[in-house]
Amino acid sequence: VKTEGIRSIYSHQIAVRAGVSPAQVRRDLMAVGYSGSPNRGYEASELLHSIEDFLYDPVGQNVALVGIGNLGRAILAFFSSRRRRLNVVAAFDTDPAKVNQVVHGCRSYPMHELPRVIHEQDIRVAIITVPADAAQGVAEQLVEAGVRGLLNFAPVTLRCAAQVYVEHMDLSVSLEKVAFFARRRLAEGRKA
Amino acid sequence: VKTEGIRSIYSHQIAVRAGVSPAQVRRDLMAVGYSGSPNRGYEASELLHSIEDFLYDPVGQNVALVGIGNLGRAILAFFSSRRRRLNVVAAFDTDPAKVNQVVHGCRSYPMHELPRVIHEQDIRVAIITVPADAAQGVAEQLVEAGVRGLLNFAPVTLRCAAQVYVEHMDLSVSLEKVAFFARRRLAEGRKA
DNA sequence: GGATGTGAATAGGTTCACAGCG
DNA sequence: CGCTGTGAACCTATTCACATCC
Repeated sequence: VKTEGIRSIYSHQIAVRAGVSPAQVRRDLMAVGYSGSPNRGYEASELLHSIEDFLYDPVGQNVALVGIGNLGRAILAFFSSRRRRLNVVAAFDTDPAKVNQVVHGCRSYPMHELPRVIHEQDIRVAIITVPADAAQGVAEQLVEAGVRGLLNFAPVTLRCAAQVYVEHMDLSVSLEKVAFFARRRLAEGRKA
Repeated sequence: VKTEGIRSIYSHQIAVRAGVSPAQVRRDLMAVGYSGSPNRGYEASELLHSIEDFLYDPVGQNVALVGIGNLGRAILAFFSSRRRRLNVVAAFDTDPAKVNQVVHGCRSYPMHELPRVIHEQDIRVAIITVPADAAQGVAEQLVEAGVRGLLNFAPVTLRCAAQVYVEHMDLSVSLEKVAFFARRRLAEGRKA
């Protein structure tokens, strides 16, 4: 989202930028509850404000990360650069060599401090970047400590209580998906 | 997928492992074209074989990665460890200090060699881990060179020809999604 | 005229439910 | 009996189309 001197914007303009249909945009904006005017479209800053009200917690959320490997560190770096409503405020690892330091602006703790830190910082969202065989156990510890949303990078499907929202980001699966559909498009292209 | 001494398996067993419904499993297996027998279920190794035939290119695919930052390196490390059908065989970056070396088992090249390497290695899938403002340009270079599938980690929506399959992995968006639904579940939990 | 908001139609994907078979 | 394969019902999400307003 950018403020490039634009005051008002029409649904079809938003549509091409997001790569979706104008009807889609209008219906989604119905959901957030902001109405534009037919002659001027949507007033940009007010629209943004409405969307933010709809999406975000009034009080910024704290996030934890478990697993300070290559991927974990990359993600910490990614989020440390751009301050946003969601802040990764604590990282955990089993390796004693990796804990009690500051990694990309984020304090790291040993696993046994996880429940205490989660409670103290009121963390309800966590990122899992541990090896596959440790993921389910970590997830259970996090949920036990009060976390209600998980972003899982480990290549296993986590089994959690229904009240926990789990988003699975599997690099292998995604890449295979791309390879699969790319191959398919290539085949279609040939016969068309 | 694991070989833990299991010969045959029923759809509902697959279902709980994958966290989906048994009907879903059966319908998906229809698509790959493998039929189980009612009394024994699916014969594990044959099923795997059929799925692989359906999913994968007979000849292993080569993959390129553009953007050797923190995230790029983490992904290289991730794929170097586990040899699979998809191999990341080339990495690219604009930074002269990062090119012409071997990063996590993957050779790195300067950007201007991209078209040549893509052609020589017959690469049709690429991973984009460059900053947001460079992503669209990189995508165009890749497509121009013959790539037909993109896995994009940059926080921008890429605009590409229809014959190119683009998968967008946006860490920020995913994390916000988790935070949003976690909050929602929490609210539902309270009133229920 | 051109854009919005929205009911109605449509498409896509999931679940139901049952015939058939071992 | 219990499981598979699959037509049919169902539900969600997208798109169409049009009344409405500036």
